[in-house]
Amino acid sequence: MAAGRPFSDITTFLRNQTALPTSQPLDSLFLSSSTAPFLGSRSMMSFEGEGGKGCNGSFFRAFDIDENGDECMDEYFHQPEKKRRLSANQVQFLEKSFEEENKLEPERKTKLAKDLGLQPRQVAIWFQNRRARWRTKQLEKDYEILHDSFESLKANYENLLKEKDKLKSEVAHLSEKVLAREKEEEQLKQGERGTKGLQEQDQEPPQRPILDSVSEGEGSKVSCVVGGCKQEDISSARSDILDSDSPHYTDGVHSAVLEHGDSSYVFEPDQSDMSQDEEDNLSKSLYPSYLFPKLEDADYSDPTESSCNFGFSEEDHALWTWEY
DNA sequence: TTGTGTTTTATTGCCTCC
DNA sequence: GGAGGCAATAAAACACAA
Repeated sequence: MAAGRPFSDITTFLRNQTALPTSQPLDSLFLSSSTAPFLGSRSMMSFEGEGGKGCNGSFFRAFDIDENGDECMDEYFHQPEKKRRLSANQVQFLEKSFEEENKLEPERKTKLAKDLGLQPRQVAIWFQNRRARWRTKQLEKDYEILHDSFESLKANYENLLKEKDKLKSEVAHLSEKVLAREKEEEQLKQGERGTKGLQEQDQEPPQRPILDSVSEGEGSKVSCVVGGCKQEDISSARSDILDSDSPHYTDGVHSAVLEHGDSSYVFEPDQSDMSQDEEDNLSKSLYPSYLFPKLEDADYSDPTESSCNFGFSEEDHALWTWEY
């Protein structure tokens, strides 16, 4: 290390001057210097390098202890080597200086040492240790900030989870309602058909498609785009529906009237020419997207929901996609 | 008084920069 | 290669409870 080693030439000089044995620490010479402004009762543990230029004020003032007589000298010489803490004033002064700038340029170091009656190396060490303490504190602060941020994000996340669950149950509730309504309508229509069937048993069965009756019921002609094909375009084939081999629409019950804003959508698809995919697309095109979330939007955290059915059973989902 | 934990001062070895 | 910074560490000083 470049920093001076303890007990350089000046110490040898002192030992010679004071007849101090080599085993006796030199700092004992500098205890209780009443004349040093910041020296207090405990400064300077050792003399070190700085090229033997450690002749600051305190050095010579401390050396004045010789004036106190042999008694005192004896006391000093027989004190064991001890670390000396800086006085409160010295620490205060250094703290102030540290606040201004936590790096220590050589000039400032020399000046501080001179002002405080310390070795420049002591000042340097004090700054080094002070920087280490500052870094530790800084780490603690950073940790606090990160921890608070984490807690906040966690709370936010938990709120979102709650909201998600709430919305989920809402969707389930609404879908149940829709299904119940569907069943109700189905039963109603079946009842009507039963009555009509009895009445018209002797008469020629009507070839009138259900779609017409529904449309008339709405009191207007419905122009509806289904799968890119206008309702009028497919109406020519609708008379076949009742005779179709399709197991889904033979009774006409599943013709649906869907309210969507101001528009009434009447849909009675002829799916006989459609592939399964097309059927799926058709089904989905008639429903709000939230009922058919994209696969990548699905939450797979719950394995029971891996089919992305938003709480509907597989059967329910199949029913929906096929019935409409 | 003593044991123990914390703080402060100082050392050591390594690294980077000029 | 010297100067200075830093992390790790030692050890003295200090605080405090039992």
